[in-house]
Amino acid sequence: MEELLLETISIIDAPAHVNETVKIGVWLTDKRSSGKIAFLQLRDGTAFFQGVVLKNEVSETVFNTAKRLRQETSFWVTGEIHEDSRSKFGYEIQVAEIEIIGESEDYPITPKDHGVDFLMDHRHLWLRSSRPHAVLTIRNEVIRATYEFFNQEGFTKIDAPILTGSAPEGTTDLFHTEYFDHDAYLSQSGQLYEEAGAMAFGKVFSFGPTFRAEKSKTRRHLIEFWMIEPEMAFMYQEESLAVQEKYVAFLIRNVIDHCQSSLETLGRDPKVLEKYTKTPYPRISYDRAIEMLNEGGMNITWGTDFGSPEETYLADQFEQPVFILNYPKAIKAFYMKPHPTRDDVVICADLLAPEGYGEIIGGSERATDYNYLLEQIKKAGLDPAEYSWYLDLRKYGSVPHSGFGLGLERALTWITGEDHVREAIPFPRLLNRIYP
RNA sequence: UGCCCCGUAGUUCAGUGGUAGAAUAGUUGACUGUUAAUCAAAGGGUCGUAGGUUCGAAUCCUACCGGGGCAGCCA
Repeated sequence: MEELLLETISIIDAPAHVNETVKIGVWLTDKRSSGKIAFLQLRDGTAFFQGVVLKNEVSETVFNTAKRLRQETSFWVTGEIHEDSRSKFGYEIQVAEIEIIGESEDYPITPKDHGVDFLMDHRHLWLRSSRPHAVLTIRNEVIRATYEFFNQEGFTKIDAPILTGSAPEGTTDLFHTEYFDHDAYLSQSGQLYEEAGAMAFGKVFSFGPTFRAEKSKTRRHLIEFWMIEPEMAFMYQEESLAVQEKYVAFLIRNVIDHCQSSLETLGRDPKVLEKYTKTPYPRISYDRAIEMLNEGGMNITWGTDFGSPEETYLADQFEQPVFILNYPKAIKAFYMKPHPTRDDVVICADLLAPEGYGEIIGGSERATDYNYLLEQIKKAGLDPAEYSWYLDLRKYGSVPHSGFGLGLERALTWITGEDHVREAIPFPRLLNRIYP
């Protein structure tokens, strides 16, 4: 009779079931026991809390089973939920019954220190640990908030292809593959396709994986990463910057509001993030940035691109993310709109995250003139025939339009306060890692 | 790709020319509120691989393999 009343719940919902007897499917993360009491550290994917087994309250079989449980054994636990300030979660379950589902022997990730390589070799198991779980919970919130934001702003999601026949930007290394009897490449950007989308739907965005075969081995690089690329017709640079800062602030706001426990697990102070919800973000020109760097003793000449030390120095001068506007034409992509009164710069902006996390957004107003664009394509050493469809966008009703790309993992690394982008994706693809 | 650093017990590391070590995990036992629990016991090794120097190499040299950090490139 009582069996029928038993409700199966998730740990996260425990506060709503205080003093009720419930059943939860769990894994054991850790265990401490003495002669007459055992503490079982439990997780079920939604949260972590502990079960208390009192020898006097349960059968000898249950108590012995509890003492015999090993790390990552899965089982059904039945018991009464209690509020208890001695427990970190604030609630715990007083165990009455344990029903083992799957045994676990010699689980490799112990509660002690491990190196990065070892943990990455066991990434498929490491995901169960509290820190990766917290980062990926925030990743999910950022993805959710991204869809909410662009939906409420009137954007249409237009998916860009992953297999392409040519190099969109032509500069960086691409992954080569075969497309029947033709060459094909994995996408390194969906932007050009989004421009076509913007001419059909007005405001569009893509959100998908991106591949760069660069031999980069730094904390800011992944071989495979996810990018959000909005593109907006009838939009000039200033309005695009307003969308960008509104979007980034929206992401931060939602993470603060919906991911408190994950932020706490990571030791990321919400008060620090709170500063990034205030807009507008400061804007400085590339020219001014060069001046600031030289005033700071960095000795950099106009025309060079910023490296990581320069980006960090500039970002450190501000309390919020900062836009760097209008870079030299020579160091930027062919499709950017030339400045109306200066021949040496283009209408673009990079958004630098604070705290040394570097560039998280790159964006620009796009070139609209057919002949200018054709010339730029040739100058970049690209084959105009490959870009014929892209040039068509300037041939049939060209309009001013702007867009940008946000690197999901870079933004997440910053938001979560992690020190490497590999932490911000479930299964990172790195220079020397494609397993697991 | 360049520069720097690291490969020793399941894991994290010490040992820098003379018998292979610690902590922790796992195992066994004790303990009624533990939070990296504590206490006790026994077990656990092709010192990354190959070659060289030496009476003797984990230790010195060379090459290779694997990894980390930084830089370039980029999001």
